[in-house]
Amino acid sequence: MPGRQQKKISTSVNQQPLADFKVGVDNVIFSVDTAQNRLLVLLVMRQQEPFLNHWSLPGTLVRPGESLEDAAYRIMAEKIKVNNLYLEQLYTFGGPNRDPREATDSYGVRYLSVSYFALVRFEEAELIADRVAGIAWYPVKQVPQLAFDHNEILTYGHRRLRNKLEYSPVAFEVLPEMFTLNDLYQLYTTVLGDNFSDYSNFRARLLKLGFLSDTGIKVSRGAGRPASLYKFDAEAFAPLKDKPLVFI
Amino acid sequence: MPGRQQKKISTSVNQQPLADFKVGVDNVIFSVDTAQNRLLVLLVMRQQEPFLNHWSLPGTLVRPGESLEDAAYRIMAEKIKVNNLYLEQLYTFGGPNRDPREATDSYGVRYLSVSYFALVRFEEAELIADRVAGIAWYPVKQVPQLAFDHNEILTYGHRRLRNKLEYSPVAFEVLPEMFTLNDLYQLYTTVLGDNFSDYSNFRARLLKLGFLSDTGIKVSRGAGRPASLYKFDAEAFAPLKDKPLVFI
DNA sequence: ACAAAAGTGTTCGATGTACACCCATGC
DNA sequence: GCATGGGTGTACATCGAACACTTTTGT
Repeated sequence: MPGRQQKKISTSVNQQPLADFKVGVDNVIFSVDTAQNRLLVLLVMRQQEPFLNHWSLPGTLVRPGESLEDAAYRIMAEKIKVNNLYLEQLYTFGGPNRDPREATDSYGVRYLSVSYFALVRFEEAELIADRVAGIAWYPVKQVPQLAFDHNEILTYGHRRLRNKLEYSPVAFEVLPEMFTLNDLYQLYTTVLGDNFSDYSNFRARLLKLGFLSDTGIKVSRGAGRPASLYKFDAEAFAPLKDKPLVFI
Repeated sequence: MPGRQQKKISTSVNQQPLADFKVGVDNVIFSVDTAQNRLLVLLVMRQQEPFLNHWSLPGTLVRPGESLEDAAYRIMAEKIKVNNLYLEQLYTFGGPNRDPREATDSYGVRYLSVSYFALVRFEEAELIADRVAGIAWYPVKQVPQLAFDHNEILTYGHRRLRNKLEYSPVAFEVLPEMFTLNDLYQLYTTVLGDNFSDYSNFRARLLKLGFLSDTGIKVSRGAGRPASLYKFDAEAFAPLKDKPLVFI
């Protein structure tokens, strides 16, 4: 019986060959320019075919021995210098014919993209320019037509960012260690749109959650009363982890 | 300048060859046995190496011309017959050395798993038994050690299921067309644990949302007052789509 | 003095929670 | 009649939305 089964399986395998894949990782890297209240995404100009001279998400093909997440971090390291970032896997796009190389390459090769989503601090992010104008922050509202299915990936990443902000403390991974409540509010406003909540309600809700500690240090920014600098208290947050939290 | 750049790129590509991948799809298929209040997951006994005779999630390698989602549906079709189901992509596991074949196969081949998460109706799901005892529903609380990293995938899928139930109407994709509010409550209780909400509050909240319509038909199940059968009204739900909804 | 930014408080309606209670059926 | 499951109602605390108001600074 087991022998007969073996045979049947190998027969069907022969009839239906497996596809060979190249696996790419594409990053949707967001940052928030709080000075200008803009949500930005990092784009690179492609230097090779296909889609030569088209803007695209920064990506790379995975190397032997390299995990997907390692590849995602490698892209980051090649394009920007940051200290703080948040990174998580987004989605895997793998339909046939999503990459024009599939048609021209040797028979049956497929290109699959595992996308990652990252949030970095704009003020500290330093772009590593390969060459002039090869890499740039684009306001998400003004991104041009991108290579491959990257517009779709970006849309997906944008939705994920909005959701993440609402129920997890990603914002603090991207703010400086000490920040004013207004810094935090601006970040939320920029990402979620400025009609998501009143400032004073936002403020009251966040403070009641109890994981923001007032350092007592005041900073003055132009006119107006100086603001307190707050810190994210990871220990106080720990018990709230995994619980449905609403920040909005 | 561009020429010099081209050269530099192709050099680094030669130094760092790309990995070749086989891409598999593994499904975490849940169903809820409302009669016994158990959450079940579908497992299959592996018929080949590696992990011969170990339980695993039903999976397959992707074929040429087949999309990832197509492959996920193909697994379903090979293992069970269902009319209603909910299916979505879960996560992609792709670290090196997650599959023992990587060590023995020709140099550099990697195995990557794109996992999908499915929910089917237990009462109508009909298992297609390859052979005796080759496929079975396991209570998620009693799953044995699985092949590969499938226990990890299952854990991930279980968490996704709980989240989905809370803020999206997946339950209705898996209930019969007409159901009592108690059927619905039992489903939630089984998946989320029975301390998630009081029945009468659950009931009131769901009805207030306005997308459950009372058919007027009554069913009696043993002793007690007969219950009304309700239908999910997709049109009434449409405006609520994409909005943060809480069912718990 | 006045504008600007930070921070506090108050009102009111909506929502969540924990119950107690009524209703219709089988046995 | 009474246990059983279905279904309704209520009381109370909490929460969110809107907005008025006070405090502290720069100019």
